[in-house]
Amino acid sequence: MTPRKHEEIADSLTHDILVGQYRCGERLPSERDLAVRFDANRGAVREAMKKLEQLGLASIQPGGARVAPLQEASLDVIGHMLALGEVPDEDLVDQVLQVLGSLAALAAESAVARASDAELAAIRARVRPLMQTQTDRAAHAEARFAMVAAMMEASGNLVCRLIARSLLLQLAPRMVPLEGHVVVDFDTHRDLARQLDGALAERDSAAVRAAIQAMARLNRDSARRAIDAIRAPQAEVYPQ
Amino acid sequence: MTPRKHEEIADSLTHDILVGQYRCGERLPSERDLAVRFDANRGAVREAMKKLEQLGLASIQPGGARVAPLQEASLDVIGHMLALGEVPDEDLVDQVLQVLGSLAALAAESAVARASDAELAAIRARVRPLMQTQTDRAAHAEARFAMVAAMMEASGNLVCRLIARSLLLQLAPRMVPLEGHVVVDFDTHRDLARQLDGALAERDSAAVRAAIQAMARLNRDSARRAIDAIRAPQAEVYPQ
DNA sequence: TGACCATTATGGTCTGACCATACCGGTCAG
DNA sequence: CTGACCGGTATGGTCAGACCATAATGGTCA
Repeated sequence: MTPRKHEEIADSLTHDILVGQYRCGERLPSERDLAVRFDANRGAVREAMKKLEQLGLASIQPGGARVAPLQEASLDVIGHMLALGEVPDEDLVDQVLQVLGSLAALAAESAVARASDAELAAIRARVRPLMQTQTDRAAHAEARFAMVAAMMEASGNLVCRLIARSLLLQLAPRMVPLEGHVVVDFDTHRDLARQLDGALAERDSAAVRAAIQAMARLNRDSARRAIDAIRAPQAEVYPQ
Repeated sequence: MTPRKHEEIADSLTHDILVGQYRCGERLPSERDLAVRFDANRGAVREAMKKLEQLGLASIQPGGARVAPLQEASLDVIGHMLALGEVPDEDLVDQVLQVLGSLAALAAESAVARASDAELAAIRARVRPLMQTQTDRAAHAEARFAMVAAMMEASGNLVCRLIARSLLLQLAPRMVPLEGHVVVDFDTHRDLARQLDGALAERDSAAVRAAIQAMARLNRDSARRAIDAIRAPQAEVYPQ
């Protein structure tokens, strides 16, 4: 037996809450009852409940734990929501990518405003690989990530970095199974990279934002198409 | 004695880490040592360490817990960082307000794109109070908050809402002591609100973004001036 | 000097108990 | 019959102590 009993319990309860097994405001079973149901000691159940409260999915109070409204949850629930199905929900993925795009644009603007010439040159060095025609999806994605990471760092905005990191850590593992279905428009990316490079060179804040947001838009469309593509064959298994 | 021993321990350790008492990568004392130092049960220390790991400030592994780099922390550390001094760090506050502004702009754009006419009317109803000349800071702040909340809700972007909520919950309590020093430019806010209302009426995404970002800019400047104002007298205590 | 291994220390888990309090029932006065 | 009151019970919160698997440590030996 794996010693992660509390993880099993927490995952089970998290799943039940997210799929609506327990309604918002409803009372969860007592720790002792859950201990019996999961054949675990109360300490394990307690750790699981702590995890639920940390996720903001439940509020524990003397007298009983209750399911909290999803809008009051922690940002970390996104990862669990993305993991609900074999394929992540495309609307939720789109929301995450929208936010990441906005934060990247913000970071880029801040970087343009704050960065020294040397730092700006370092960022442009991360843009350069994207300015050339590529064909390797993985390498291209890696280059894009490195570019955004460099701008986030140069922005000096810790809040921005923490959010972006958290979202990426939650999103990345759910996008892995989609890799085979992602189609990247290398040419458009290349053109945007060149626009971005020029905008960085001139410290043109508006142009930088425009280029970053256009890139984010590409990513969003690409992700949505990939999810559609992986969903379609599954639907065709039962055509009637 | 209050039964929140683990909170006391967690707060103490969090403070020590954030002020650099323990360097990044350094090993924290063992749970048993900390239990002796804080005159507490090991379970209490353990809960505190769990909290530290949840905050991303420490990584607990068999063999010992180590201080994690701040860039890998959870978004929730922002609240603790803001609480380090009597007056929150103005650069960090500015970063939070920058991100909140970006998210508000994103939410507004999404709302304009998605909302039904009725929903849009509901948002404009929240803008209306800001279009009239006001003098009550608290009421004005409340109206601004309600407007942003309405747009966040209409955006349908859960990720955006969760982040904004988390940041506001962490920032709000630290801004309370500054309230007396905040000077709000009611007239400019009124003009921007009118621009925003017109942009919403025409579903002009770019104009909506511009108005929201201008409002966010006002908020940032206002917060920075308030912090400067509350810091200045403190500095003058020792003029030499 | 270096690799190997036994000792030690550490986090992870489990058991059981006690406490303060919220919840729920019956009881009794009005 | 209705209401407030009060006790029992269940719940979460905490504490204490023990055992286990494993990483860190230091000595030993080739």
